[in-house]
Amino acid sequence: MSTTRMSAEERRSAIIEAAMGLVAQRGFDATPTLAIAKAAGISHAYLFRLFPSKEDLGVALVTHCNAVIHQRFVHAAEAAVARGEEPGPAMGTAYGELLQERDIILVQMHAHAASPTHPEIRAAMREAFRDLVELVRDTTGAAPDAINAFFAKGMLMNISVALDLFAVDEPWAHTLTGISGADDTDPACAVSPASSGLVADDLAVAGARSPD
Amino acid sequence: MSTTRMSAEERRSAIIEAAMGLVAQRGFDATPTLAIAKAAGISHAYLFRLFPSKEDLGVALVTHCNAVIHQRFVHAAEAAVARGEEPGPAMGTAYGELLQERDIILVQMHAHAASPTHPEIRAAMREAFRDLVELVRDTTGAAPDAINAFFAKGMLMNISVALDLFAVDEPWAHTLTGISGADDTDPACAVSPASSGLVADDLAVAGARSPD
DNA sequence: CCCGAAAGAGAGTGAGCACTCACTAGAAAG
DNA sequence: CTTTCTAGTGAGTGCTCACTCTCTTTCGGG
Repeated sequence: MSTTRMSAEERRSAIIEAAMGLVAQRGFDATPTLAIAKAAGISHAYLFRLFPSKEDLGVALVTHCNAVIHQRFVHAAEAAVARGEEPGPAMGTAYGELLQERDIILVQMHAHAASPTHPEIRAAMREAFRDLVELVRDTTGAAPDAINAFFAKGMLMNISVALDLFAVDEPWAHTLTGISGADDTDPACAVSPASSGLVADDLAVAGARSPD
Repeated sequence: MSTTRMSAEERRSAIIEAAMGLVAQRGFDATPTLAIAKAAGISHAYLFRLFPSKEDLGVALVTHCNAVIHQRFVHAAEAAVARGEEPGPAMGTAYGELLQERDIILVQMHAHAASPTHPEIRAAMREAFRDLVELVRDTTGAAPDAINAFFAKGMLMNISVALDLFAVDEPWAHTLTGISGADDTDPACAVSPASSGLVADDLAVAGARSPD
């Protein structure tokens, strides 16, 4: 009957894990801490012992989110290099796969939108972008234009996830998701984001451009 | 002393105008209707006569937002054609200018993030994207890839606005905003979004590709 | 000049919010 | 066994929220 006892740090991780789903759905400001506590299986009071304020929880949340993304990129790049392949496309594919974890993408988008009002969240998001851009630049040696296009496509993919454009079988939606116009060939056209590995193309081309 | 009397329709517009700034800052779910009523200079009660529920207001808000963007694009394209120029770059420039109206951009971003939970908002955003993509396609005749890149860059610009990356004078930030690396040439480097008309380049090139 | 319709407001109401206080349970060191 | 430290909670507190009931003011038409 009693909840399994955990260390404070373990419990904090569990809370963040539980909060991800809720905040992804409703946004940070609109998600009640009571709901987060319930989802994490602890009392409301204890939540505030582990995170003294709601804002603290929010910062921990986006920090976790950013860490996951960064780690996936690093891992994808390292694995590609180990296989003797180029890291650029591998990171593109990694992001394509990341798109299927809606919670991470949506929390990220909420964090972007919340940045003007929450300076600490904005700072965290800036750091995340800096680390990611520098990671991509240093591992691929791609030119700024190519990196810009890479991230731009990533952001458009985020929006495609939020609006679930992959479920819309119309030309304009295909244009935005980057799915090649195979209109009538395949009736079951609900294409998954990972299959449209377009995100990688820019770096695949550009990575070769300035190998330094 | 008494508020000027308006027709219901005028008042609705005034409310939307007033709500834009607040919702842009705090997000829709986190913005109290009381604050909106106060900003609009009317009683809280009357707000709910004009918009029966908060969700109704939200839909009206994003609809207005989308209408403004669409109208700017149409106007820019028409003006360019009238001048004998290509409409693609003109629409790119128009979006660059739009970026300076932070409220519109931020409300749009909040709407994207809110889409999974608010089906009516999602529907409105999908419509907006459809209209915009088809407008760009029909006026420029650009290929899907180019249109995709155009919108992708636009979405990245949105995020640059939200995180205010234009105020960050570091290489990674320049890479994302699309500002050419003029690192040490100009010390006053706070470049405005409109000046980086990169958004247009894709369509400028692509518009010529399939003139049809 | 009157009357009906529409604009607009004062004063609530119950529900839900972030956050707190005083407390208990269990491990583990002395 | 006792002390002590940390995990964990039930029951609030004061405040804010979306929404409502009822009422007054102003305008245009006959």
